[in-house]
Amino acid sequence: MRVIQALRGTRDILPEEVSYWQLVETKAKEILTRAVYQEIRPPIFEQTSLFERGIGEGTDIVGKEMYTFKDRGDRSITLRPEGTAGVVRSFIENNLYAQGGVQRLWYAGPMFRYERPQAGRQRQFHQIGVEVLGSDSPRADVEVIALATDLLKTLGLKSLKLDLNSVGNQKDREQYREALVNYLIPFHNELDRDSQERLTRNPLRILDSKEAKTQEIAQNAPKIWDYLSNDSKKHFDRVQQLLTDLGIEYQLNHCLVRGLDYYTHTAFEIKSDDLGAQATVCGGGRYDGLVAELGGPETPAVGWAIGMERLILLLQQLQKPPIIQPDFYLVSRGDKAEAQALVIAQKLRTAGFTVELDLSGSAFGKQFKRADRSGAVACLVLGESEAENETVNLKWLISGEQQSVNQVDLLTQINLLELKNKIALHKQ
RNA sequence: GCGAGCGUAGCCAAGUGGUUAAGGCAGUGGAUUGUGGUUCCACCAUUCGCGGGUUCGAGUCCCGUCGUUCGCCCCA
Repeated sequence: MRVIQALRGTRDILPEEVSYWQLVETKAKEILTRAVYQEIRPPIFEQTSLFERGIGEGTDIVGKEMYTFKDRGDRSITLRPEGTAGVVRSFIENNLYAQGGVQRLWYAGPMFRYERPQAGRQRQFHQIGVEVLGSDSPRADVEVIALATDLLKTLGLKSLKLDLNSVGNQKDREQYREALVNYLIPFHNELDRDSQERLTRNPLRILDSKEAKTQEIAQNAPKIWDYLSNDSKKHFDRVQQLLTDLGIEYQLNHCLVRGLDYYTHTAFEIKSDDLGAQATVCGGGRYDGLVAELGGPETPAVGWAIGMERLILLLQQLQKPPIIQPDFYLVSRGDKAEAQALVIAQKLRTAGFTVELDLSGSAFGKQFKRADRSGAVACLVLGESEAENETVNLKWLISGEQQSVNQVDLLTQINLLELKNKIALHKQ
């Protein structure tokens, strides 16, 4: 029979890897909660028009990467390709702005884009993201950047680089776009083919082309910084100054252009050299126009998203996964003993111990071999004689030392404390 | 959507046209019918992703197909 495989671009996150995911999720939640960010869980699919309007019709995400289909009611549905649009929709629909002040939100979960998979890129991938809605202060930009760097640093990741840019407001960008096109037109024939096409469609994207020749041309292109309005410039300067005050290193990159239409002012990416072609671990920026664009009140906002798969690739290069090693491994043989072992396992677990029960019923020798491999601190042995006497043989696997313990005594408070201390000692 | 590489056991693999497809890890059973970490022995692919072709003969060469990896585009 033909085995059914996971679809292209999807994969199983197996137990060994899940421990990394849990580590990231735990740390992220800790750090974000300390900054009083609250979790929000919007749906995984939405009306297609949300993304068309929110992300921008001209973007590649909307143009060729969305998982869009008709449901049984003939509605056009799209699996979310990113998190911000859904959060903003929810913010508007639930009148979260009516609570006044600033909303600090975070989310985590799967996103979907129909692309060819490669290193650090899947069709179903996962992001953790934050959105701060309702503040136009540069301090909000810096707060979210600091949270991202804090999380990455806490996880032990080094040699990450923060790239920073400002794409100004709508007007700044229009003027800059014109200047850029004027600069590029004489070079038309020297540009790579993709960039030639982008000259009319999306000229800003030419700036971060990977073609060597195009890059060379881009390096000397007019910089957007010279086209920023006074307010935009002030915002950008303030962000830089605050980052410096916080001791967060960054480099200005006038070629950094983010792909989604909704970005304004601050744009940033955190990159790693250890990821192959898909180097960006975290991308984000300010999007002051999006809430209004989606029908809400004028609301400035800033946020980022971290690519979980990419982050975990880096983490795996750095450290071995934490493995669960049981406190006790329960070896038993014979109907009566096996029944008692089950009860003891249950009680020890209730008391807070980690207990692995051998289910094989095979020879003691085999069970001990498995006990050893499990990494358990101690073995509890129940055979026929123990079952008869209602005792259990406690064997410390490091020293080999054994003692017979009454089954009832094993579960009294005093002995439990003693056991916990001993186990703590053995684990050191 | 485009380009390149790769598909041999649960995993890592040798094999580059000639009888029965190395080896290692893991697994199972035994030496050891109630005591582990070492060791030793045995077992573990009627078949090399799938389909077709060339050939006396194909895991090996050719075509197609599917999968996968890396890259382009794009993005987290």
